[in-house]
Amino acid sequence: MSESHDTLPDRRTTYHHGDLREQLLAVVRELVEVHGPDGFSVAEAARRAGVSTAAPYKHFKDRTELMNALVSDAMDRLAEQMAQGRDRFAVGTYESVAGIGQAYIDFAKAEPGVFRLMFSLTEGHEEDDILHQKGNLCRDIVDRACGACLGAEANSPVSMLSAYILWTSVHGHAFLSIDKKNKVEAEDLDDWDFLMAVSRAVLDASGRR
Amino acid sequence: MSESHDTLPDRRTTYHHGDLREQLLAVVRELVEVHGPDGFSVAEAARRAGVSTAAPYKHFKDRTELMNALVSDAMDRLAEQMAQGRDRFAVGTYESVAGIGQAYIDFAKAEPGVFRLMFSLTEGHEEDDILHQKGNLCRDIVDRACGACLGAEANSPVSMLSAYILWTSVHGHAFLSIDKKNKVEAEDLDDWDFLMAVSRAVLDASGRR
DNA sequence: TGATTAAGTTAGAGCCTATAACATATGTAA
DNA sequence: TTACATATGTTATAGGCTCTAACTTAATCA
Repeated sequence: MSESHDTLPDRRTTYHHGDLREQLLAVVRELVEVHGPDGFSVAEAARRAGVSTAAPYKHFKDRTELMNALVSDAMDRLAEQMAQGRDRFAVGTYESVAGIGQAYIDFAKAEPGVFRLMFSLTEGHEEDDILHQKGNLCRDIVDRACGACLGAEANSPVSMLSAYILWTSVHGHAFLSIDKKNKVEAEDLDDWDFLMAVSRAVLDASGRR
Repeated sequence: MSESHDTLPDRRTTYHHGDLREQLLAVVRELVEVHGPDGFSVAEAARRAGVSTAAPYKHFKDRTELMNALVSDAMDRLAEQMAQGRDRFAVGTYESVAGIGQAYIDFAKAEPGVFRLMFSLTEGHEEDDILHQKGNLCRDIVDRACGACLGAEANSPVSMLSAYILWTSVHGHAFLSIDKKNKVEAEDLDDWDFLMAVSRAVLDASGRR
């Protein structure tokens, strides 16, 4: 078994790899998780994929473009998991909001390297538009869930503010969790307890009854 | 004027620089702000300080140690500014809590590169203990302010939870702000409005009257 | 089949990190 | 004051990385 998508592939017998682009992404994903968001090199990825160090440049213009592709893919998965987290509960409940947050946090914990990478892209402004777009897609999921909770249109100021506070809070929690800056809390404070507490606090303050 | 602490120093006439360590930190701080958290090199910093590319290694074991020194210094400044932000208002008020947050956000916006760097250190576990310690110092400021607000001891579970939610929220807001992931909000939502809203929501939910 | 293009290869320029070996100040102790 | 030890510079260099150029092999399609 194993021919593509493997980290340490069988020695290639064909001249052409067949699936190099995807395999590079998989390898880099792994490197990023093991060595941190900047702990990969194009050269190392190529080596692990069993090709020359120049080969990746046939698929990605430069290191940044490779990174962006990885992040873009991750955004898609994150959005999908957020939607799934929401759908585990009835529309308009605190739980549906907390469920989105749980998916967000789960993602961050499952792929901390990639997660960090997603929020550390300041250069490479080419694909940035696409990334922003995908980021906004995630935001929309939160906005709409809050709107449903508050019985307001998703775009009403009050639900936008709620959504933003929730978003920042969950984002902050996710980041601090993987940074282990919350060592104390990690033992004491369950994610779900945190999420329900913050969901209740914010949504109640925004007028939920 | 200008002999040390300058980015483009006068051509040195003495063999010894006299203040290289500090000047390297200043130069790197600038590079990080201009080119992002990883947009500096030891070599470039040395060049700008007017010394050979090997000179920095007399002051810092490696690139990571230089970075850590920069972050350590930044932590000190952040803690001080948070305390100042708190002291602009009476003890136990919403405003004193929001003031801490404002200082946090101001710092992030004033030095986004350094701020990002502070939360992207996963390797280099040597100085990490010191950094963690300094991070906890910041946390304590928030904890105590929340405790004062709630009339509880700073370490009571309820005030710890409030403090944590506030912390995550403000941290998240700061990060999203500098990532410009909140383009929409940046125009619509004033930092102070955000801070007061979240302070009220969280502290009221924790039993403040 | 033959031409075009996609996807590999090797070679190498130029940058970076980090170390070694050497040079020059500075400070301390006799 | 002199002499040694130490701190802080220097040059030179090894080895890694990014990315390009020029070339080669395979796949496609007219």
